[in-house]
Amino acid sequence: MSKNPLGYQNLAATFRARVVAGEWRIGQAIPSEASLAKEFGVALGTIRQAIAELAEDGVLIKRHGKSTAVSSGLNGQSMLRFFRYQLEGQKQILPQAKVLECKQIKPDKEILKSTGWKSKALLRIQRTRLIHGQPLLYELIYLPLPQFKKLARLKANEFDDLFYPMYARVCEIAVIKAKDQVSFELMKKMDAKVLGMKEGHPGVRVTRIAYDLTGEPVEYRSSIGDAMAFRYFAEVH
Amino acid sequence: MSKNPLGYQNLAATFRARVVAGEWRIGQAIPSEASLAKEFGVALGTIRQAIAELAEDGVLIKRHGKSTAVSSGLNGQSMLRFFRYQLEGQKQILPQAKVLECKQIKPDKEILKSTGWKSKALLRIQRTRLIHGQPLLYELIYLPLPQFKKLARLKANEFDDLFYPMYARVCEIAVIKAKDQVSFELMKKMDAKVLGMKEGHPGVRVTRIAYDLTGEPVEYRSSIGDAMAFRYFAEVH
DNA sequence: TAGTGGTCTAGACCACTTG
DNA sequence: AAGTGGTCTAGACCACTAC
Repeated sequence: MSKNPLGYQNLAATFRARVVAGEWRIGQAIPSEASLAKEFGVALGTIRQAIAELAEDGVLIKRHGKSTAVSSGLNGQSMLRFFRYQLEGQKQILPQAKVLECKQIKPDKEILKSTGWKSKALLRIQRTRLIHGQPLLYELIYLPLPQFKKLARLKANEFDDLFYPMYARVCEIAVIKAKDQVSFELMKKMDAKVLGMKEGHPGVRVTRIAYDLTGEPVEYRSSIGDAMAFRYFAEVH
Repeated sequence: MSKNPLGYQNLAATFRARVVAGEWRIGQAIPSEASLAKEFGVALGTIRQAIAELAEDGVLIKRHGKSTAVSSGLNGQSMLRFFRYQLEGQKQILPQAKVLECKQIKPDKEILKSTGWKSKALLRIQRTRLIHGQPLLYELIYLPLPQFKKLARLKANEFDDLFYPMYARVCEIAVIKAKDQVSFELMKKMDAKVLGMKEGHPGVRVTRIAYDLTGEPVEYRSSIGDAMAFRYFAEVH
């Protein structure tokens, strides 16, 4: 009945491993605290402490009265909220997305370096993000293969507007954390063309690396938009 | 012996109130968990849960083997880390600061609105942040009076390089959280002059509101620097 | 060695969600 | 009503820091 690892931190590691192994599937309930306490031969409080740690991390979601579940990841429109346009109207404006291209490419050295991926091939998705039909962001999204191979089959119009929930649904990969890097640059011809601006217009680039439940980087994203319309909010602790 | 509020959340609120009231001073140890349990007539675990909540918030700092203390606040060079220059050398470069002016001013409507301050007067400090003697950031820092009146007496060369620890030391105000807003603009004549650049050069502005232990805004800061040298890092959860 | 916080137990009862 | 997580108790023992 009882397993090796004692201590709530070891238990947390064990639980994390179950998530990684797919033994506990994303979006689904894990066993009750009482049954886990029995399984591992420890007190309820110890199980609760282990679960609390993973909940803090965003790996597990606790739901009072129901069950504790494995997170399906972020789902907010986490990129476009940084543009001023977003705030104007009273109503929630639904941002759209339009995939321009999705193709398999050879791995880019710079990307491999910053993500640590070992992939022999990447999927590169080019898309724009629009509000009221006007393109505001031009994005290049890189995904490692073979993890995301199911997306390679999709036609341009078959992609969801929100990618992270789509990753969860189609590829069983939950993005729960991301690191953004904001910098400024002058738009290149291609950027300007897609966004309907002049070459050399001030642009803001957000380079994002997104992480899954296991802490592994699973997406590299580079987005550019009009610097004049940009606003980024962040909290410092 | 026992006080009204039961439940760890009420206890946490009570403890927070003690910090606000100055009954528990910043940087100093609070009573041991055991003695608090006795004082409030609850179990140790309940006290621990209350303390954990405040520790999570950054209000209290737990120190295994020693005591739990009230936080003295952030102390990192939280603004200049966003510039590329910072990263070049192997050694830690010590950024400097130079106060240009410190004067009492009438409250600015925009600032009162975004902070909710009721102050009849503000302290405005103008300063630059430099590395290797070169000014990289031009900052305007607004502080509410009378809370910060002790700073009004200081001469320009008497200010510390790091303001947050100085607030804690001189005014007993601990900054534990801040919200930044990053945006892009073209430098005005004054900005450019201070930074040794041409008017109209691309600039990045970081507007920050900093909060103390009680969650009240205690500082409004507006910083501008060279957009081309700027990099902002943030984590998304 | 004394005092602090950290971990753990084995219960009890409460609050929320669902059938 | 049954099952889940949330709160609380009254202990025990461990691990770290200081003197």
